[in-house]
This record gives sequence, structure tokens and C-alpha cells, in this order.
Amino acid sequence: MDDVPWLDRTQLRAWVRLVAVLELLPGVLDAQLRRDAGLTHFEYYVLAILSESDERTLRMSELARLTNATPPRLSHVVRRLEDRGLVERLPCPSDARSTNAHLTEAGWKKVVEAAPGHVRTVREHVIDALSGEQVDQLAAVSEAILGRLDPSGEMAATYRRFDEEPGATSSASG
Amino acid sequence: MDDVPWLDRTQLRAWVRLVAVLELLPGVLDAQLRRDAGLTHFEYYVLAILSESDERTLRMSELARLTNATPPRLSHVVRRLEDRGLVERLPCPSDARSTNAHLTEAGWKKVVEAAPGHVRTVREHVIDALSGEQVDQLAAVSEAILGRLDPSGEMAATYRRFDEEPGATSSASG
DNA sequence: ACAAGACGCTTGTTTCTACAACTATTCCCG
DNA sequence: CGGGAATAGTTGTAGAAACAAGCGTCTTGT
Repeated sequence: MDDVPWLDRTQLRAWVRLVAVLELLPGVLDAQLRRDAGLTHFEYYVLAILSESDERTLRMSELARLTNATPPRLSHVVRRLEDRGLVERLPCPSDARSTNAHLTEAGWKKVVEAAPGHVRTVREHVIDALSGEQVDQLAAVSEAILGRLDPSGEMAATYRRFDEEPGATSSASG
Repeated sequence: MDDVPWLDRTQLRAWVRLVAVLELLPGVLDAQLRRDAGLTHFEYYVLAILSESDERTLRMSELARLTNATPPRLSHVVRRLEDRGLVERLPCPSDARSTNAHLTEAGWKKVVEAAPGHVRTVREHVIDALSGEQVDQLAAVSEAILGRLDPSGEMAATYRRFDEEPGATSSASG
């Protein structure tokens, strides 16, 4: 640990605030979704990603990459979602090692039903607290940080999915 | 859920990026601290807050407020830290209901030893990815969000602790 | 064609967190 | 004072995550 340059006052101010956001925001998202839809934020995230995917289906490994979950974690989460009928697991036809996770009709309905409350929470606690300029700054700052957190772009398909222009028939996002 | 205004493309861009940061950054912080110091980020956070407190001591309820922990969570965490000799719990002289958490000498050494590696990680993954201007923007954006996440200012003493001017003899922060 | 290794996912174990229930002390108010 | 409510903290239990190990499948090299 040779000689790390300390953080100056300005950097420290930014960092301690970010840490506080990191500590508070996940709890707020979890609480709202858990209360109104019986889902953790991560579960909602999984369902939302599936809902936007081709055929509402993804291979487990791809889903793990996109959600930054380890294979065991995703396996457990998907099993629980399957128990609730929101997702089903099908053997992958092209590779018998692989499993496809598919959003069921009930899962789709669950996402559609949960989305408005979630968006409202996001607005109330984040977006509506910022000016339009600050929203852009937040995007740029996050993008820069993600360049370090995710250098190989594992999750990039997740957080860049709204960058293109016109947008096809999009669905429940967040 | 009456009629929630959806997020426009710009807002969505910012939000999905922030979610990705929320998903990735805690894991990075935990992994480094766990590997190099045998501490979770939350445990480090608790020790760091104590290290900056008067007498390196805080009442459990105050510590819970500052770290945004529920009382049971803090109780368990402090018990584990006490088992490792990093913290000790003393009855509060002025209120027999209350317990004081005090950072031991070993706990102090642990924080001092862990801080440089932690700061390095914070630099590598966040601060050094940003321009000076962006660091200020991050502070302002986070401050605005915290206004919604923490309206009653429970954690404010934590994330505003470096706002004053000259700064007394500060200690291991992060 | 077959063995060695890589890959994809699951299962099991331990650790941590949330929620609820409980004990003990203090405060409030008649 | 004395009794009810509020406060401070702990414990117990169930649910979710991290880590390690395991099993079946594919790929590669010879």
C-alpha cells in the first residue's frame, strides 16, 4: 500500500455523499417494491431485463452477466421466481449445458403491474430532485465510473440499452 | 398508482447508469476490504465513524442513525466486532437503557491499517475517473438526492462531516 | 475416438440482514 | 408516588447472498 494520495476536501465531500446514497437508496427501492409487488429490487431487475429481451428469454449466463449476479445467486433467485410462476426454465436446444430463463405471462403481468410504482419512487427520490442539467451530469458521471467498475463492459448492454435513437417497442424499464 | 409520468430518454439514461453503479460499486468495495482487511464495507464504515467520534465512542442509537442501520442489524454487527476485539460495549453512565460502543486500540489500528487500501480503491474506481468539475457535480447531485432520501437529516452528520472550513485533527475517513 | 480440460449451472454451507417479539429502563401525568 | 407509554437495546428466526464444491455437457488435441 505504498503512499496513496489522500482525498482532498472536495473529493471527500463527493465521496461521503455517494456512500450515503449507496447506503440509503437500495433500501428505499427494496422497501417500495417489496411492499407493493412482493419483489426485491434485484428480482424486479431480473424480470425487467427479461421483459425487454428477445422472446422474453435469456440464457442464464447472459442474464447473470447483464445483472452482475454470480451464477449461484442467479440460480437461487430464478428458482424462487420459478416457484412463484413468474419465470420458467427450459433446456437450451443448442447447448444442453445451458438453461434458458423465460418470462411467463404471469411474470410479464407482474412487471407491468409493478413498473408504475417503481417509476414513481425513482422520480420522487432521484429524478425529480435534480435539474435537467443535473440529470445529464449524473448520466455522464455514472458512465465515467462504470468505465472503471465494468471495464470489459459486461453490464454495458444493460445500462446502454436506451442510447439509440428512435427506440422500438420498449417495455417496462428501470 | 394513478398516472405516473414515465421517464424520458435522458432520464432513463441517467437512471439505468445509476442503477448499474448501485449494483457494482458495493461489491467492489466489499471485495477489497474483505480481502485486505477482513471487513465488510459496512463494518469498516462503523469503525470509521467511531474513529472520528469524541472519545471514539458513540451510543448505539446514535451509531445506528449515522450508519442508517436498523437497531438489530447494528447490534449484531457490533457484537461480531466485539468478538474480534475491535469494539467494546460499555453501559452508558447517564442512561442505563443505553449502551456505548467504543473503538478499542486494536480497532483503531485496524482502521488505520485498512484506510489506505480503501482510499486507493475509491480513487481507482470513482474519483480518478472524474474531472474536478465532475467531482463537484457528483457532490451536488448526491446532496440533492439525499435531500429526498434522508429528509429529516438522520445521516446528515455523516455526509456533511467535512463541510466546515479548517478541519481539526481528522482521522481515517471513507 | 477418447481423454483432459473448460464451460454452464446447480446444490450445500455459512454468513449476514430484516422482521418480530421480548426485557429493562426512563418519562409522563394524574 | 404509581401505572401506562415510550425509549434503548438484545435475541430468535426466517429469508437472501457469498463462497466452495459438485455434476453433466461440450470442446480440443492427438
